[in-house]
Amino acid sequence: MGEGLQRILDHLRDCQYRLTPQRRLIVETLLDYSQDHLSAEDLYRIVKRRDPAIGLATVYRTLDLLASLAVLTKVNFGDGCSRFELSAAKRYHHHHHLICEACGVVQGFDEDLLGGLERTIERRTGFRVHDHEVKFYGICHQCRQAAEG
Amino acid sequence: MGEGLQRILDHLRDCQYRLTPQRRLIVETLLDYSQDHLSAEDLYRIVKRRDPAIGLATVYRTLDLLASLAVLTKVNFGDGCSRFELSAAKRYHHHHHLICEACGVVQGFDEDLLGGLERTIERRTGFRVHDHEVKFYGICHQCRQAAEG
DNA sequence: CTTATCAATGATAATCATTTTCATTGAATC
DNA sequence: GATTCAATGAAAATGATTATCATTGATAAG
Ligand SMILES: [Mn+2]
Ligand SMILES: [Mn+2]
Ligand SMILES: [Zn+2]
Ligand SMILES: [Zn+2]
Repeated sequence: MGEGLQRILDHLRDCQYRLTPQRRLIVETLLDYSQDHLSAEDLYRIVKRRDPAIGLATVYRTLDLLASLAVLTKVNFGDGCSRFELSAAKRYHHHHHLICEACGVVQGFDEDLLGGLERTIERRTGFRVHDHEVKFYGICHQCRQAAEG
Repeated sequence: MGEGLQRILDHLRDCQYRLTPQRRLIVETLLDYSQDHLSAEDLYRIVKRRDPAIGLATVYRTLDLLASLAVLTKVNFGDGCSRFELSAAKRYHHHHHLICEACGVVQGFDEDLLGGLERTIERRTGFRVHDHEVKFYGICHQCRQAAEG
């Protein structure tokens, strides 16, 4: 439990940032909700239950800070706000997102399988790929079954 | 020249939308700037030169309309506003975007080469893929050369 | 354990992209 | 040419995010 938490808090301290209770609470909550894609507002609502005095601005600032440290990744699903998720370990690229056009559910897909494409891009264009962000739009398994077939 | 323009205007009329001079001007301009990724504000500024009376709300409304008809695709490069580009023909998926982390340039990459990955996703998760949105982050050819090589 | 420092916080106001409202205009139809 | 109602432009409203600023408190020195 303290595993990932400790690593992140250490990272903050190593970068000279202060370990405030608000930051600790926010990081703990992000780990608790590591399967979700929380917006600042989502996170604020959750975190407020444990610290009713916390400010929305602090949530925004902390999310920005963690994203700047690459602890978090900011993602945009086109619903009018930024969402955040824990980043993959340094040597992995970010997982893909499968977005159901029927029910809106977002699921992750872990294998990236893009090495070949990235090498092709580099060969043909000279563009050196560092990372990618991939979204697939379609119909999830549940919705396909619900639609009979 | 009237080629793509006429097809889009016909599409509007077929869907019972009125062919106003504002819509015609906006579509013409989008075709003129088909290599770019214009924001509503960008487009407004350009279009205002030919019709100083045009309103920003009309630009927003027309972009929404064209996106709802799949004439345009809305893309988000994380710079605080939505951007638009002409959609690929119906049977093609959208092209990929290569985004340079050094100079910010966005270039397209046309072959999608994701058929295999999409089949793998469908096989393993039951998710039926209709389309994708793919961004690669890295360093463009120019910037790599500028950085010595 | 104090004390001093200055980063961090919370409340609030400000920004900025986008949307809504509403009176007026004009494209399409007959 | 007259009718109708979708489309427009100006302006206000909205909503996410950011900036401001007085106050607080984490951290490090004494
Ligand atoms: Mn995810
Ligand atoms: Mn493009
Ligand atoms: Zn679904
Ligand atoms: Zn570059």
